[in-house]
Amino acid sequence: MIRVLLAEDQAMVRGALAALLALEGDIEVVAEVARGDEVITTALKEQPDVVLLDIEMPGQSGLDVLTDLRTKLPNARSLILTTFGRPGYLRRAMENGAAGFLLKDAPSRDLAVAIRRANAGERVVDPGLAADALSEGPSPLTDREQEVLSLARTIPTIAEIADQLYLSEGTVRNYLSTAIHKLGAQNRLEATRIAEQKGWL
Amino acid sequence: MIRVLLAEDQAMVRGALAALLALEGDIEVVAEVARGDEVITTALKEQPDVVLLDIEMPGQSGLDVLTDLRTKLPNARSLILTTFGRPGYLRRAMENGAAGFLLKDAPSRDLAVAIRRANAGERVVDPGLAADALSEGPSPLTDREQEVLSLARTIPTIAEIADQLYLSEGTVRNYLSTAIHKLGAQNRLEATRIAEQKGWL
DNA sequence: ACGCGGCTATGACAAATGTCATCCGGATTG
DNA sequence: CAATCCGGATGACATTTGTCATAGCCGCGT
Repeated sequence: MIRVLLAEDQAMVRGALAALLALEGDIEVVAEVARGDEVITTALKEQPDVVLLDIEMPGQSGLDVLTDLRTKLPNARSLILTTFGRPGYLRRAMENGAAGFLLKDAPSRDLAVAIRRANAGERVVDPGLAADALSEGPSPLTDREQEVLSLARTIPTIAEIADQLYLSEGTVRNYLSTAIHKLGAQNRLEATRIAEQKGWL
Repeated sequence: MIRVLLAEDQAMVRGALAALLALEGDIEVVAEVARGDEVITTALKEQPDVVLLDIEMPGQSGLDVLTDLRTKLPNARSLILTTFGRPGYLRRAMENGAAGFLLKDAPSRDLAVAIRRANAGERVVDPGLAADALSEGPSPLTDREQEVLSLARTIPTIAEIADQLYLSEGTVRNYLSTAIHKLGAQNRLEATRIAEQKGWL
């Protein structure tokens, strides 16, 4: 039996995935968690063979969980299961030691297949996605640019962003300006959209 | 047997939900579709008792499907199943004749319960959500304001929005200005966020 | 030691955005 | 019929945003 830990925040989806995996004779869901920051403790207790991770979760992102998982449970294989096939997500997942990267758009029968392959030590990645991720290259933004742009998604004015980061308004404007330029956008709205869509935020 | 039509765009989730419902002895998933605009034709063919509808789908929104469903399959009950508990969504769902409104955050065993109750002619709504929807009131935006604001989510500049709607730039600026004012926002970025979060777009 | 890139800041300027007053025409409603 | 509201438009104005040049400081690599 392949022991699986299921980390997904939406209860309905989590339960449905568990039902799906229960149909497989060789797979057993040994635990379910709804938050990223509950994965490690539960995994230490249950010692799963494969950890199935959503990316967007409260507490901690699935991508961040990966790094902890690698050091604290080096024997477990991790499989990312996400809505968004953003190149940056895939890149970070692979850099952080994921065994595979699966889209929620993929046929549901692929899930069990991916789990078996991950468990067998193979890597499971959609070839088209991988090509995208490689052709995109890594994020061109510096840490500060990324940070400012990320805040710009939710904070409406430059003044407030500057306030929150303890920077001058002019500095924030400069970072946004360079980010806009690097991303080929016309303004910060478009810049945030582009960066978000590529998984750079 | 309660005959269910499943409309959900993410294949993995769709398959998982089908597996979940297959566990119930009295429920049968007679068809699955991935797009909003495929619901009606499939429903006419399969004559389901209950239609389970995601909101965000390609082709047509689940909320829009509701109206067609009511006229073309008046006997079928519709159940909305969505990620977002936005008051505006719930309001529109109910106004368009949905039998129920379910969140993907709800426990997975609620799904079968909701389907049975919808099939029995009951209405299924989370009480907390309903209270929110009622206290919010309907959208304060006029059709045009809503339209302009909606475009402002994806089109970066006022010039392009005006272009697309065959309006003058000044007019678009005015609509955005009134929308910003009505929503208590500081600029259009915040305005789109507020309106989106309430389900008014 | 030198250069480079990143972080921070300032100032000046141009362009875009948001506000306001005002106008017109049509539809609805009291 | 008058009042009101919505869609549409213009012009003027203040504010915000985006661009650019410039500069200091720090750390890193050669």
